[in-house]
Amino acid sequence: MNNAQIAETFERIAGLLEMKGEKVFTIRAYQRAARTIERLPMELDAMLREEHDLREIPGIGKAISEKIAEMVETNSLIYYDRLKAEFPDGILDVMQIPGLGPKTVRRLWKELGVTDIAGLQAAIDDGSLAGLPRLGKKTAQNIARQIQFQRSQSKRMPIARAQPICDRLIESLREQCPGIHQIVPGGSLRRFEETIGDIDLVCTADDPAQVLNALAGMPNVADVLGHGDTKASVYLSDGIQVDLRVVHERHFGALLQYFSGNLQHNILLRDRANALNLSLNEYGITDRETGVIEEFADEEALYNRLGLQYIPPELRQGVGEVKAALENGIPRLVRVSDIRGDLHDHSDWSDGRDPMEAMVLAAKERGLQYIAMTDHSVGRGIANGLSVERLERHMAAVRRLERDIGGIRLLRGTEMDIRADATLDYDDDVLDSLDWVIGSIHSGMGQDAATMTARIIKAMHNPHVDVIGHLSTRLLGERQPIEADYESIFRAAADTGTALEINASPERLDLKDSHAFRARELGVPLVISTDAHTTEGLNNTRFGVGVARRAWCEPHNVLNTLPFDKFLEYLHTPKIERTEAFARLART
DNA sequence: GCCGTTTTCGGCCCGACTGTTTTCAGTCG
Repeated sequence: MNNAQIAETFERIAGLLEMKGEKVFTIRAYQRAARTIERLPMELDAMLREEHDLREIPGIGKAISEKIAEMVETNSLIYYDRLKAEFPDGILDVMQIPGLGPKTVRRLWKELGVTDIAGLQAAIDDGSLAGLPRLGKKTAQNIARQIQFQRSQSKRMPIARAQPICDRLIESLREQCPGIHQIVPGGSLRRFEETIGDIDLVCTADDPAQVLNALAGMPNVADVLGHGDTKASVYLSDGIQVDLRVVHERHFGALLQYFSGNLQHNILLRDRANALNLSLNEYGITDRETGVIEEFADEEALYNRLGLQYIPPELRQGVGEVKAALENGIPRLVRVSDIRGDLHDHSDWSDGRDPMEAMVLAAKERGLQYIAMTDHSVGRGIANGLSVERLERHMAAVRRLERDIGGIRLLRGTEMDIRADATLDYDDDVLDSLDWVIGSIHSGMGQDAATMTARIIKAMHNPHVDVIGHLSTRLLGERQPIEADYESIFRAAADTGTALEINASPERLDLKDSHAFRARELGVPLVISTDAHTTEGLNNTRFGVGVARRAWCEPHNVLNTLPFDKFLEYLHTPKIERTEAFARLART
């Protein structure tokens, strides 16, 4: 079983235990373990093979580590099977409906025989749900509404889709409410998660009610879920939930912190407050002895008051950042302004939209020192891939442009297919004439893990393949990642001196955060590239930087933060020595 | 179920909102 499946099992166990009425702390322990395992940078079965003690992972103790071992060994879990047998099959689906929690679902099951969504709908339709004590007509209506929404709603959306929606929302609220002081996104958007469940907005204003009313009254609001004195929740017509919280200016720091989460991070922070005999909430920090409330206009002061370094939102995942902040161990994360070059770019020579010249000028305009023109190799017939003859003309064109435009260095590159049989799309002598070679998987994505792993590692052993592009080949919400032994691939990357790309294209974000984290730990040089197919595509660097920041990357972990002369020095180093060379170059 | 520079037992984040209630339980984030 892989980490995702193990996490899913613990999540389901937690749900079933909730319905059983188990102690809330037991439930929370399973939920916490599930979240932790989801974000683990290394596969649990690999960790067990290498005899790691899983109990060193925060939130995993004796009972849960034993269950993990059982799942890895036997592909099943007796405890879970027994638990599952106590409940009807569809019951967890019923609990997924917003507004329905374990208590209510259990009652519906025991008292009305509701065991799935269809049964739930029937109980609403025949009025039996509304007839139960402490439930009523309004509750029945709300549940019916939620069932409808769940049917029409796509689940989490890629961050690149949420971002512009959020920007427009903020703009519109500002226009309507001049009394707004600050309004910024919180939640998963601010943490730069790859997908966003809902949009959280944090606001300070003279007249909170005005802002809340403005949101509730927007023309694209399909439904108001809640509307109180300080917060409102709505569904937009495209199925996205928006939560808005408005408080007084002096609470802004505490509120923004609270609303940026994630849940586990906030719990750890409040634990920390407790240890200092303080209490933390979204209004400030209360001294438990005196009852005096300290308020914070910005987040940094709040973290400092708890004896912690400021923790950037991308790191707030509840996986060791609070401990690190306590020990002054929060890294100086890489920023967009650290990126000196873009090493994966297409033009209309292959499947890009814009001419090479436009791409280079756009890169120069954005202040980049260098850019690699990496049009597709011949195997990508559908993408107008370059034959060897066209590649030669392509290289000459790159040379010419570099001379004509000036002020920016160009690399003669390729994004070359690693074919399904693990051979490469150009011969070695062709590759030898190029400055920068990306090896990418574009076909045979359904291969089994062993075949795929061997295929990628074989490409890494070629002395001319500088980097592997979009390793997992996933498309967010559209295409699953390839099956592979990622741990072995990361180690092979470090051993062979092959860099790994963080593809910043918003539909990819590949490597993903936890993979980038693990690759960084192993010293693999990481490259943040846009894979731009248009001049506007060059603006996507920030999405790749977001992934790198979530992976705790500092500038010296990212190859294309190097100035051009050092980057050339890297390229001139024999591949096998590059991992070490990079560590040296990046720190001097 | 996990965890410990005050603990191996006794704690475990905290407040807003809703609906159905006359004071609060359930759910959510």
